[in-house]
Amino acid sequence: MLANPPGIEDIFPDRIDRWNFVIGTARRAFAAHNFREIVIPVLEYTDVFVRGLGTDTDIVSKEMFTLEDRGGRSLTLRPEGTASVVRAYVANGEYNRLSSAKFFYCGPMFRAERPQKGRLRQFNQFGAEFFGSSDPYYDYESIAMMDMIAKGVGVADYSLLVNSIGCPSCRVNYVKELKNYYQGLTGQLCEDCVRRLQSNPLRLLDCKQEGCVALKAGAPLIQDHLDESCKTHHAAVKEYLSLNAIAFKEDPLLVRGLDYYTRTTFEFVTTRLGGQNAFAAGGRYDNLVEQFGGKPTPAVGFAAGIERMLLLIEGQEIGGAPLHAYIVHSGGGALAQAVRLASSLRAAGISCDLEPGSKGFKSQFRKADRERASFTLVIGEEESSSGTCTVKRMATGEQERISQEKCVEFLTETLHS
RNA sequence: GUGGAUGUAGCUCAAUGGCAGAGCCCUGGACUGUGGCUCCAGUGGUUGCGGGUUCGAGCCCCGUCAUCCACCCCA
Repeated sequence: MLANPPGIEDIFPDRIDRWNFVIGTARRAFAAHNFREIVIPVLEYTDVFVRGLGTDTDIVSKEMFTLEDRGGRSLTLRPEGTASVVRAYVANGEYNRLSSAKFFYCGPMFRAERPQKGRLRQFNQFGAEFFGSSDPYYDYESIAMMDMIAKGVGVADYSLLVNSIGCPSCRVNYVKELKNYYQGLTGQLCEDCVRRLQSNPLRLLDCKQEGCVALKAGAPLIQDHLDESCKTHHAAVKEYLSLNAIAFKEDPLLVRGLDYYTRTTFEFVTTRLGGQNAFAAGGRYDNLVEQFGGKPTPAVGFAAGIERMLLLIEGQEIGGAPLHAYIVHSGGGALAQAVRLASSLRAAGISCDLEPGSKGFKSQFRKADRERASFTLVIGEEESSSGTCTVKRMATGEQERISQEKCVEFLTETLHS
């Protein structure tokens, strides 16, 4: 038997109802905020991610699926969506000349990590990106949209963490302070953090090693090193959240894994995903568009892990697309009539199913029950000779005989009432 | 990438180194044309894969693959 590669999974119908519920909820939230869909490529030149995310990030340094095309150019399966959206936005004059633009996307991402619960090599994300303003309102809007989606699908016990990591100029000062603080303490740091101190000091605050965690308590905080405009911006974002009853926790240690973030960063976290605690995250990235060769354009966005959200709503009852009718027949001429009836029901938008094989009524009814059909239509010998069918409402068990011609009309009315 | 645990029927799991089983599911019957409940019967297995030890391996050993957990990282 052929297997699928590790961390790459099939999604069967029993999960699809839930899946569509999550995406449907997201789409409604996006539409409510006037975000429109963009479909970006799954495969990009490797440089899109190297330049976009930064060479020091784990994603770029060790988690990308990279291959060469026939011309020897390096291609990479997208590990995230933002870099692609930015690249597309910069390339498309139709959109980047607008004063602002709102996009959302949805699809598979690829990272060559060791698979685990809530961590796949091919996983799906939806996300939104806003281009064109540094107004804190838009930071709020991104967060509010994701919050609406989390509440809409019924994720329980999550918290929203918010921080500001400032703009590059305030970060320069802060990083200097941070380095000063840690410089004298290298003996107490883990191996990774000693390296981070040189390559990406902000990540020191993300370390979970016991020794390093203890040192964080005395570390200087970015909040104390924000310049006036970043401070004002951050306060305004929090103000918007509070005014709109979106609960959040300020987390001064929240730094994101990608280099492109400026000012606002946020994460939606839960304790129910084991080692993986975030199911959605995002932030502002005011310099990325310029970095991709576009004109300076502030931007903010987020992405959410669909499989992780699915895990979080596992026990929840989701009403799947119901089967309207199941046709039970006695074979022969009755089957012919059943097929004809099915055809006209389907044409009228009524979903129905039947089995062509000659099975007992009992087993056909069992099937109807298992498929959760709302109605069962019986065409047996009596019905077929009189051109009628018996309509049984499965929930109550009551049934009545009507003519086959009236069937479509009858079901259309009953299903809509 | 590092460390640990686990792989037996479609699912959840049993089985001192000695006949591979149960419950659920599925199929059929009791009920010649009516689902869910009950009872009865039946189908279903290269014990993840490959080697080794042994008279004999699901069980012990080695390898491999996969899954899970933790680390790491992240959605």
